[in-house]
Amino acid sequence: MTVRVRFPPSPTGELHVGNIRTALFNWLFARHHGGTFILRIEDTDQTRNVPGAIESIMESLLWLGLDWDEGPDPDDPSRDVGEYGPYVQSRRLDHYRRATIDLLQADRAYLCFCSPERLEELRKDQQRRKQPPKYDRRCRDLADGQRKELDARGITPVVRFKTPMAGETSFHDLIRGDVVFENETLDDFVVLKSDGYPVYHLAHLVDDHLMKVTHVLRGDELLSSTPRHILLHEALGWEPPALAHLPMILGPDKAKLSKRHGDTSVLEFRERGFMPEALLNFLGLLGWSLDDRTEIIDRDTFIKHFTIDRIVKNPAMFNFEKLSWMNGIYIRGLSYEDLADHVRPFLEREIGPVDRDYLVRIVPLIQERIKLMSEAVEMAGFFFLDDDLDYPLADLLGRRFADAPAEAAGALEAVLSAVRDLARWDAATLEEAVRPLADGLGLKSGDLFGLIRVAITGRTAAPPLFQTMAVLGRERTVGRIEHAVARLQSTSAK
RNA sequence: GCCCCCGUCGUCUAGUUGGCCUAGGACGCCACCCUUUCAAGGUGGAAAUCGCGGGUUCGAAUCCCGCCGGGGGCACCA
Repeated sequence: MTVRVRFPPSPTGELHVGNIRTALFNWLFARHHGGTFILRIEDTDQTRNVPGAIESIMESLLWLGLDWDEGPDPDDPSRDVGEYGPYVQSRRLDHYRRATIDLLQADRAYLCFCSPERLEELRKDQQRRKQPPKYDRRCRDLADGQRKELDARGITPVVRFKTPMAGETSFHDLIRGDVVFENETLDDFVVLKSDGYPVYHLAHLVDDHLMKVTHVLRGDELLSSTPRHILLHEALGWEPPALAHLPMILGPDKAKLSKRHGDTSVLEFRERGFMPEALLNFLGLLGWSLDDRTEIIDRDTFIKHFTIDRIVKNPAMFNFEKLSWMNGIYIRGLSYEDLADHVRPFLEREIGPVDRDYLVRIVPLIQERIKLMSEAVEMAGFFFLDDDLDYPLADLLGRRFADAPAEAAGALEAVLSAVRDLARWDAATLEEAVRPLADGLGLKSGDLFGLIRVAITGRTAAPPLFQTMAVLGRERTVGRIEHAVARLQSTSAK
């Protein structure tokens, strides 16, 4: 039997990291077993569908490198790839209708004419009395006459499943073991809505069956609705797939991670400068581990070793700090060319067109100083400015020159004359020319370097000084030091 | 309220059938080294009475029972 798994998002918005972790585990499981990974769109709630969501979901998956073997065509979601389509539920209504009719004919389901208002009232009343909110089965045993009368009034009924009122329903979960529910704690849930669309419980199960899904790896929040699915399978005479309920991903408040927790959409991670390899690595370790020490794991290694028995049961908090650290590791593993290409869009968004060759020379200076691509703007922006730098005078003076702006100006002038006409403009030559100056000026080299650093970068924390000067070029370096001297002289004159 | 799931350093986790665990690794934190700043890197450290209480056993994080805590579900949402 070849493994077939699916990832079934609803097109209600962007994919967030919790959901894509589920997608990742399914994808890894499929790839590990040489099976099939299916993308299916669950759009049976007509009121919640968001235009463009399908495209955005596909983009998220593909960015992370999670490709599907069957599902909507990435180039044209209105078309399908695979022989079990359509892969969008709104185009599979016949299947759900047929299953519903089967249920009705087998007397495992019934028409319910109760109004939403009545149900709402019922629920409120039950909550007030601290009772479990459950449908009271008023329509379960309607006489034919009553049914006809209600029908004649033009009420469109829903179809409810006839849940057994006694006994228990159990199933085996690949992660949690055997789980048992008392049927009396369940109620007669809706399978087909009055608008003719199926409810999730019915729809996903019909599709899984028709699409020959062998394993369902889904979030833990679905564990408590699983007995309904088992019951439905049984009523339809179908064999349920193997089940595995994945531990949830929590926000810092220990509640299930959601949009309430801020930047959790996958595409936002891309916007902030995370690499897909890093996010994949991080997500793969949320609830799964290779062994007792390995942290950096590439895609192929994940595929090679991914098995369900190494998935843990307990939920995991999403640790942004660790993800950032990991992203830094991946950044440092990039060649200068690749890093330049990664960083370029972030720079260009802020400061316009960037010369790639220049950038390739800059990138070694920031590679081990950034954890996010977006930080390149802050870290290396000064390389691209043509105007005079704008920075607080206090940064330039620092502690050493706080009360001695004239001395600072003098030091910088000494640097200028040592450097301005250098025959060669590279880091070694610059250092040779500047370092000896400190002694003559009666300064510690660190104080002198700090002064120059702020003058040419506008920052107190920056890449190594002489390499920075070398890459920045003679013209900008000299110009910025001159500007700093002028500022210092005008303040010391006061 | 009812049902289900979960419970090892702040966080992610190792701990497969009880002994090699005086509980290992990683992020973060602290210190030192390197050093012109910031990083990166290196070394070391603090940090978990394995939720609590009872058992079983020569021996339990690992088995049993009870309790507590956290989370999830209980829609004509998925």
